[in-house]
Amino acid sequence: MAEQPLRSEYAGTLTEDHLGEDVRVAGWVDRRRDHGGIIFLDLRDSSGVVQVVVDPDAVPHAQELRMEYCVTVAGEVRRRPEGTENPDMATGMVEIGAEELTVLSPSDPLPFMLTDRADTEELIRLEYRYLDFRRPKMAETLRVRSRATAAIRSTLDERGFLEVETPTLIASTPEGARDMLVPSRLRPGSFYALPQSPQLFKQLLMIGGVDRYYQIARCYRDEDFRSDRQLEFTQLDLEGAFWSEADVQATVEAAVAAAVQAVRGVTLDVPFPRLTHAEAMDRFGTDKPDVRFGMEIVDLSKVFAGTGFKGFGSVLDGGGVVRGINAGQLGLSRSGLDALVDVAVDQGAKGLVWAVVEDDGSWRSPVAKFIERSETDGVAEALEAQPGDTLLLVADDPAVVAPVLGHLRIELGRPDGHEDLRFLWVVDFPVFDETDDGGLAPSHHPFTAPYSVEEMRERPREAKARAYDLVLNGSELGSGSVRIHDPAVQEQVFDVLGISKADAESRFGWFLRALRFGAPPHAGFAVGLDRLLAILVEAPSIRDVIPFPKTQRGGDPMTKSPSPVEEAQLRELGLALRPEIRAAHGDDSPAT
RNA sequence: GGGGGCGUGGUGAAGCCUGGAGUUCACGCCGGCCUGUCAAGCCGGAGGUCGCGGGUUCAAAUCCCGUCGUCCCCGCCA
Repeated sequence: MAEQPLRSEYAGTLTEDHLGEDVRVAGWVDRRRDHGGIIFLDLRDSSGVVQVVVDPDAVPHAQELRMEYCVTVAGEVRRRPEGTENPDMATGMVEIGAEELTVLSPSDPLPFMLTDRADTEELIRLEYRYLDFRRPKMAETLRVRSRATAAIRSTLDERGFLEVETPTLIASTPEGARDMLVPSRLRPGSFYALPQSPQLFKQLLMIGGVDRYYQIARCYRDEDFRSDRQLEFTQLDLEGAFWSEADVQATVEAAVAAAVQAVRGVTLDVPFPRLTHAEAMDRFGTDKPDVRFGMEIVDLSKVFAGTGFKGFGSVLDGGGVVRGINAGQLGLSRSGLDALVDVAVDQGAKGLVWAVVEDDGSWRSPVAKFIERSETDGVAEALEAQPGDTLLLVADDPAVVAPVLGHLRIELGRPDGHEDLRFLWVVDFPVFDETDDGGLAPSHHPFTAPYSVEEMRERPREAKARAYDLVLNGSELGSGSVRIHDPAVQEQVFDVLGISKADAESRFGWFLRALRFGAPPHAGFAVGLDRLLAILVEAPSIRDVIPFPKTQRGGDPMTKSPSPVEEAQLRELGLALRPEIRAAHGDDSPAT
């Protein structure tokens, strides 16, 4: 007998157009409804679900079927009897009358239910991720991710970009995030690092004459996890030579808009709005503002100039500021309002003044009797307060006030979900941030071009960089900059950072040398693809859009990675475990 | 490094605060009945070291301490 194809049609595509056709459909038993004299199967494949009707007396094996058995079914596509159509199903007008049924592969009872209704613990879903993929929602997420990357690729291909792969075993340059290290067998005692980004390699491509590059690149950062951070993650990385900010931003806008179109079917307005870093900090108290709602931060220092209220007066005399937000109709109890004070203190403020505006304009507030009516009226006007609104005021150094109010603003005002998409560019980041010990660290990375070298040298704390972030609904989606292509400028940056010539040479010498061979001006960007997708599908964590993510401690519950290796493997690498580590392994890892 | 939540048959929850027999609900699983269901229905059944260890107590899923796992947040993430 000639080998029969296992499938002639996809389950989810069968409609009344197929009436009367003999088809063969292969997939999994999504549901079985056994009525004794008649059995209904919902047969699922990658395209969807179709109902199969089986007469158990006429078709062998029908009663053996259980959920998630892998089967192939042959039969005729027929119209469902009048009154039994299912309008909720794409294939609900038809059914397959089974004539032959083959179990290709039976299934053990499932470790968890595959319906989207059940809210199974993530750990179990990760341990059986392949079953998780059979759930409609996860299957759709995989398709969404593929559609998004395909749209990005075709957009960039059309614009003449070259997709170039850069190495994932590179030299470690201790700077920024902790590197993931890989020991070398051929050079015992030496290590590769996995890239935190393709940054320097893409700049080398610019120098190499590849004037438009992109890559959907895996990146690694060995830092603690969050719902939006994994140890390995994916970036859309791109760079262009003879480019400035505008070229980068237009290209990123096109790529992101294509992804959004592919995933959501909506067309974004471009260009995205731009906000300077200073303005973002002033108005929203963060460099990644969520502009889907108001509640902006307002400076109230003028209202309290010369105030008799000691708390504010001493702050203002000390060069501080008073700022506030109008949190609107919160309707919080006294204890709820006091809890906000704890939040503010937790964020570094010395305190928080809350006030609820009464119908007559007076304040219900712990400080009401210390503040004059002219001051409360002034605040009400500045914050456009209505009766019933809750006003939150913080007085301190500007560098403290903004983040505290920004945090409260997010906590109190942030919308649920991501139905609206509000992209924006935050531009003109500072070149340097101050470190805890009063030193300077690059705000983006040390290859970012300052607007003015003179300014950077003379006033490094105020100098602005040609660096920009892309922000979506309060999440940082990525960052980029115009790069330094002049080795003299690069030297000056290292100098301000306190990196000696010798030090720079030993760490980045290979790259600095490349800058001396006619390096073109260039600029680029990297978009966090996982974060973008998580927002587009409104997933609470990027784990939901990463096919095989890790848990918070970096483990994979399915493969049990990371795992100890054999002594022989270590010896080959010239490595030995420290005694206390070896002892710990002996205790909790069973003999292999 | 720090703070917090969670851990109960295969799955999801309730029980914990206020200690008293492994109790309950839904799904799944096994068996039976059933010819138009689509979360099929009805009847019956199996299945748990309440994460692990210690303590308090006549008595611990429940209270306390520790530990492991997991999640969220702060730090960290150029």
